[in-house]
Amino acid sequence: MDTMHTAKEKLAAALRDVGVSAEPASIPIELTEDLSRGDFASSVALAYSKAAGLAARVLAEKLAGSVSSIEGVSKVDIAGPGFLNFTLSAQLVCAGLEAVRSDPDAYGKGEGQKGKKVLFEYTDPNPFKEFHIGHLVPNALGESVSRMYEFAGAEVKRANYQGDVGIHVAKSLFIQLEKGITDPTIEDLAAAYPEGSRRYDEDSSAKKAIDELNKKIYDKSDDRVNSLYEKGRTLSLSHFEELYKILGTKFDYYFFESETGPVGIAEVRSHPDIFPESEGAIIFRGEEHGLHTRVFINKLGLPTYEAKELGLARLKRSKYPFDLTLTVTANEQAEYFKVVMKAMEFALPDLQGKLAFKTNGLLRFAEGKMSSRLGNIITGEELLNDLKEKARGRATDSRAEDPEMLAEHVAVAAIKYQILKQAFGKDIIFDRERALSMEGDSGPYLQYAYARTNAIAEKAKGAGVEAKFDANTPASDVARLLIRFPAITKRAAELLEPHIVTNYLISLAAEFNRWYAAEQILDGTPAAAHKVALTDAVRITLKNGLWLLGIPAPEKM
RNA sequence: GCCUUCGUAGCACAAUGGAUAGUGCAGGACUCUUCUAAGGUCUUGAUGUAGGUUCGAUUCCUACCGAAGGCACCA
Repeated sequence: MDTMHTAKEKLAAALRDVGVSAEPASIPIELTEDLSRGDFASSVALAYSKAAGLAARVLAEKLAGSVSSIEGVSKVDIAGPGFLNFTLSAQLVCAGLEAVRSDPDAYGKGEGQKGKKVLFEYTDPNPFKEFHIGHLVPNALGESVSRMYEFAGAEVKRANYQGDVGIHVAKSLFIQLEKGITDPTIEDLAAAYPEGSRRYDEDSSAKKAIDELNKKIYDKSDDRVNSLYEKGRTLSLSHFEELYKILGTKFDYYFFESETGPVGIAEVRSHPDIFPESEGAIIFRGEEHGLHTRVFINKLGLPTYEAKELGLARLKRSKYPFDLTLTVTANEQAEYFKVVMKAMEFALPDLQGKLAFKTNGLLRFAEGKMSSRLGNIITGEELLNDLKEKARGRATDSRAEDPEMLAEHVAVAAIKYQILKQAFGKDIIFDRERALSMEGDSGPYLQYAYARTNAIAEKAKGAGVEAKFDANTPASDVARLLIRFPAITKRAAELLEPHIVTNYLISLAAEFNRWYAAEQILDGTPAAAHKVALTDAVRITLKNGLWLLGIPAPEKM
């Protein structure tokens, strides 16, 4: 907000008058947690009281005088040990509200990342394995940060990197071959991998056969294997695509380990100085950099995950000349990624500073970690269907024109909200009952508030009430929260933290619901025009905010 | 053993070094002849332990206790 910037400059100048030099940028000013204290606050008097040789409250008194006449600030209070609390004028708040409605689609957009080319990589399920609920986490987070960057002015591309080769494929094909399957169905695939994985662990002859099959997959030497492989791969990928559609993700690029492997091997072999040989494998010695050693090419000459990651970086670069590529990957890969990133700094110096990763937590039940290897999995599809069914039951008296679609939208909101309400890397303790209950702090709560604003807008239209802000109406807490949205989206994008948006939206929706419960909006008086306009501003902000989270915003519920 | 991350009410999460540590569930008391009750009002309840830095520490530092992840050919 410009007002906050002006306040910083005035405070810095006032500090100079008492013999303290401070840059405007270093003046602490923050949005208040509690609106009863004002719109923003500064602890500047506490921070500089020692330097000024004055008691904090005395310094606060002196500084308050210098900022009391800022345009748009209606009052400055001194509170507690010496905080300066700023309250914005109704006129300024009203001007902020006008901005919401003058260009609804743009409200909350910024230019913080303007012109940057960014490639986000997330979701990364493996063909031949299930898309389990754990994949929903990076998908929800990755999609949201992609949208936040788009909102901040960046040119964003989305990428999905999938393991279409590797031992998991061999485990699946081994079972399919054993069963004589020639045209696998989704069900066949779902059953084959867990079974193959079990056999691999329990049966040494099966393990041997699977390892050999794995080599055949890489060198494509067996036609029957090739055919089954192609069919399974295609089937898996098209199945994933159905989910992405429901989840609201559209990828620009797909990368596969079958492509990154060869590129990675070539890259690794061309840098023998960086990647020496040891015990038959090609490695990177991370100890020299405070990390640990990782194998890039194993003794069979096959690329490991690490070499493939190197190849992936090259391929990404050739597809899209990014300024930054950010990979969303699981927490348990954080240590590997540090090593891979360090190795890339040496092997791919042109990409230095352009590679980043962020790790997400697990979606777990009370019983413990989900594992598709153990077979006790819940797929993303199953979870969505469960939530959908529950949502259908909830929707008594629904006004939705397409109840089936609404149930799906509510299901997506329920699961995504659970993921996006907390900080990026944290595990999501998935309580099925809680997610299913959809009460209170939830995605459906946000959707419901949004639907309500639409209902009011429609009713106002029917009643012939024209929405119009009145600058003389005292600024309500709803209005004061509304004008914070651009500051919220900016911060969320800078920190790559969707939960900042989530928490803001839930407080906005709660404040709106409180206001709605206390106020008759269409009250038949001239004041209705302002209230309808305010409701409309809430509608726009919730809509844009939900979009940032990748949560669908149904017009009617 | 070493490295990384994390310990906030009964549960799940917030708090860019600031004020009385917020929110939702769950528990207790209310609230639909009113624009959508998937709503609203009131209420009980927390910073793992011990030090340190600071005007001020959930936040930074040290130690301890506890949890998760990683430490050579899986991803």
